[in-house]
Amino acid sequence: MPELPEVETIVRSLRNPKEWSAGGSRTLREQPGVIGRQISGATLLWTHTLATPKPDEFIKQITGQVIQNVSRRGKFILITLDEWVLLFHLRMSGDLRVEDQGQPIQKHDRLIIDFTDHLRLVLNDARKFGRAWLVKDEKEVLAGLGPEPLDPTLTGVDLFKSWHRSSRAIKALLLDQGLLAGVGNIYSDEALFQAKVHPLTPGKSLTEENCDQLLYAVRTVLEEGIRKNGASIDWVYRGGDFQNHFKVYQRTGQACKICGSPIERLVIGQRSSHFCPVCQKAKKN
DNA sequence: CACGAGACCTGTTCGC
DNA sequence: TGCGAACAGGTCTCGT
Repeated sequence: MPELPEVETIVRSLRNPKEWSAGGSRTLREQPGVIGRQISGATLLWTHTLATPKPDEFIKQITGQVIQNVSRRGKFILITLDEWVLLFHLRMSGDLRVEDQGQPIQKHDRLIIDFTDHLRLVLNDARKFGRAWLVKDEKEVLAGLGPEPLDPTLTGVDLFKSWHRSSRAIKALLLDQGLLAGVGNIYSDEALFQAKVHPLTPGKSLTEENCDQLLYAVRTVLEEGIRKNGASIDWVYRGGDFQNHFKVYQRTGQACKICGSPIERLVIGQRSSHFCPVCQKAKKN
């Protein structure tokens, strides 16, 4: 599921006001925030969900901790505790919700973190790819991540430098979290369309101007995604609206919104890639 | 070292 | 209607 805008939306919802009630002011995802709450215990329902440490250590270390902050790095969610950092990666189908402890456990719930009040934080993840880490220093998990696309100090020249020696398709380079953190399959397709770059274009044939335009396009689509609370496709992620504004993603065979040509689909780096064959001209090397 | 295929999982949709 | 194949927001690991 989640790429940067969906993760950002979840992070913002976890920072909602601590006190929240149905019918109150409209908040993201209509659930209370978690900052300031104290953890009373945890239940691991699928062992593999916890990357580190071992379950008994995890429960011992997390119990009694108070949540100080919630933030995002790439597609990771960081929950800063008094002495530890709890990180989540939702991968394809993960989601986090905050609810009353009286609610029934749902199918695919994998990890439950109870608070000392009546609430709990639940990781639900149908495909079991999602992971949680409890570490002293987030660098243990985040080392190797590329820059944040929305960091204003990042420039097109920086991207040019990290791409221009590669023969890999730009589509695959955009998905490489070690080069740029947070872009996934939806937003890479949408950004390539906006920048009018063919997804198969090798990194080494992109000019600095191309990279400037691509960075601008990536930022534009990510920001629009955030404004629309992310994209909700199928049954996985709730509450987003960006799926109603896709220009190419999952529009195979439909008319390009610019030129009317049918959108095409290719598999690049084992991911489907949607593009307009006319607006995004294949670039010769 | 760089790159691509396979693995990890379950659920939904599509084609015959 | 049934059944298998294809596909799904991601990232590791392994082989070439």
